[in-house]
Amino acid sequence: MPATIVDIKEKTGLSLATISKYLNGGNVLPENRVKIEAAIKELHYEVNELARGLVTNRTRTVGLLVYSIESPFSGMLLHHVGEALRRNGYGMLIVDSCDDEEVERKNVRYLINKKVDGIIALPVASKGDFLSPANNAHVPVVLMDRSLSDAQYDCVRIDNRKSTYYAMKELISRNHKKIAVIASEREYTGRERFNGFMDSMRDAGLDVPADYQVRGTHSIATGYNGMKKLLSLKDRPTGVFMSNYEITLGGMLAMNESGFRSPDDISLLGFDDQLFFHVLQPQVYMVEQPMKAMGEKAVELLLKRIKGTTDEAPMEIAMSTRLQTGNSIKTL
Amino acid sequence: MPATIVDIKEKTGLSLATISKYLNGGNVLPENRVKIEAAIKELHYEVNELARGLVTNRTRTVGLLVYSIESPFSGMLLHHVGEALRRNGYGMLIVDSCDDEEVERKNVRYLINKKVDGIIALPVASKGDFLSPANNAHVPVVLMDRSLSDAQYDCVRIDNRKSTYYAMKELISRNHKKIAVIASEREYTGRERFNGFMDSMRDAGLDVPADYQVRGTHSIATGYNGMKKLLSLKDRPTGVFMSNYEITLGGMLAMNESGFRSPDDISLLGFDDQLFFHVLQPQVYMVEQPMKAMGEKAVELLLKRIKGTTDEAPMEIAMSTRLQTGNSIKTL
DNA sequence: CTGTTAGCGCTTTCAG
DNA sequence: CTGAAAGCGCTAACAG
Repeated sequence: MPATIVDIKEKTGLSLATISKYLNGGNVLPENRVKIEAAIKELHYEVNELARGLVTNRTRTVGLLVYSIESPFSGMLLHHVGEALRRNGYGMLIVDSCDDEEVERKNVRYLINKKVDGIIALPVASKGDFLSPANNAHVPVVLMDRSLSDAQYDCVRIDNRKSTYYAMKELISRNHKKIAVIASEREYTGRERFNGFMDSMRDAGLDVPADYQVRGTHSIATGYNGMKKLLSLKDRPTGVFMSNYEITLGGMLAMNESGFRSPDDISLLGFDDQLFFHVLQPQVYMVEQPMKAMGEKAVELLLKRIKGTTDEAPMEIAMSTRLQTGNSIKTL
Repeated sequence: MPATIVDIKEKTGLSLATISKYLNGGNVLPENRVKIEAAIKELHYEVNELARGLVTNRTRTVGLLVYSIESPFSGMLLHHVGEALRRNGYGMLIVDSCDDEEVERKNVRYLINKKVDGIIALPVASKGDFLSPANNAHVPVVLMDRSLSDAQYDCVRIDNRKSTYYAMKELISRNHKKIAVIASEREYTGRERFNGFMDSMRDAGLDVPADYQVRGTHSIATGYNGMKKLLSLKDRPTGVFMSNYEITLGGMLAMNESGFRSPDDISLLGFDDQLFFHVLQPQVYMVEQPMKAMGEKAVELLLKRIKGTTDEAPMEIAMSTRLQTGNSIKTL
């Protein structure tokens, strides 16, 4: 059995209150402080956060609900979120939804039952009802990367539609007319980026035939199959926009296998810059998200809600992106 | 305030014991079951795992101590570990050590204070003293990927030395004589792979001059700088072994920048296959680890320790790897 | 600054 | 099968 505060009490002859006070950074007579510290060391005492949390009703732990921990994109975000939380004295409880809405539902309950002080969510689902246990328990939620169509939470993300719109200018201004898109239609970001794509084409007066619009899930498979399909069209596009990391990866895979080369045969524009892509030849033009800033902002917003230092209405913060240039786009 | 078991008691007129029994899957009269379920739904009752853990002394939560959550390698491992735990009714509390031993120390205490039932560790440090809080608290630990030089824990990993040795045959049998290595020397895996490399060279009667031995940290920078250095040597190696994912990535980056091509100018052998590498031209020969099997095995071992269904001495399980073939090696 | 006491929400004897 | 009561380890009044 691990040592408890009672063991310290017996060892030092002090009262529980004094020891508790010491543990929480209160003022204690120097001689008592010494006694307590000696006892702690000797008994290998460690605070029981379960007991502490039970009485204080705070755990100083934030739940991170992430759609897939396998995704390098979420790994980066988690890293920055974790650092920001740590600086503020908070830990994070990460749960992996494995891209599965059912798992996600369970994970929310799990976090609530664990009494996290708040939740940062990168959701799988597009509708917010899975978060109702958090609402019932009055646990604040901040969304990241993906917004929800029917719910009001703080949300930190990029401006997907606009970012895509501007990035598309790179293709359009270089005289590409036949441009295809491979996008996820399951989550918010995919749909927004698709919309941004369509906006840019419409404003450029360009048509997008149905078989240039490949829609699927947020997955390597979607990118791979989509690109295969596009390359096999009689009337091949001269440019392709790929709407996220996994799809870009899958698209590149298919390109490599097919023997087509970029930018000679086809020009490419991707999303979610990761160092990995810098290894590729050609270097793909990439829309790059401000990961660190997003992580820090999400933490800032959540901590404000937790501490109740704000009663503002939930806000959507749309950060802007940077276009990482490459050599995957040919001027026609 | 969230509803408690006492609210359920008042709503149903039943006693705490009965409700608790229901919550834990015990037998309750059908009519009482109905009453309880109705009350739970109405009050949005959720179990307080803090209180439960305090009395049962079990949290059904396993701590995951990971050297860097940013690393795609750890992301994959976490995914498989998480699935295996979930199948067994356990959750996971992931903490990111950010490749920093001090953070790692704190993280161990954090996990202990949170009363995890066990820990799966992908450590930063090479020595095991940072785990002493776990020992003091009698919390079982299983290591993954990286072993510790001075401690006795179950460990699930690949046979780094042997895997490297065998993979190196691909270069050696194709008549490469001048082979360089870029390896991490900070952690266990890097050192073992370095040793395997040296073994293979020695057994082949090949010399490895000092400037062919690049050692550094487990990082992209090490791979990048290492490759740059190797490519600038007057007497360039014909083959290079890169000892992990990050180093391989960095090495490829430097290759691309330099204008040298593989396999024409230099043959490459890497470590830690990830889908990403399949996008590259050339496809690099890669040592591939059995991620899923490792994750499952680690969970199996840990749960045995937690449940006390074994009193065997700690064991090291070294799994074998597969060489993913590519076209990055030229026959001389 | 220190001590006493009540109680956080739950499980678990032990009776009935 | 159900109920009453004790107690897990800690904090938070409050009194001294």
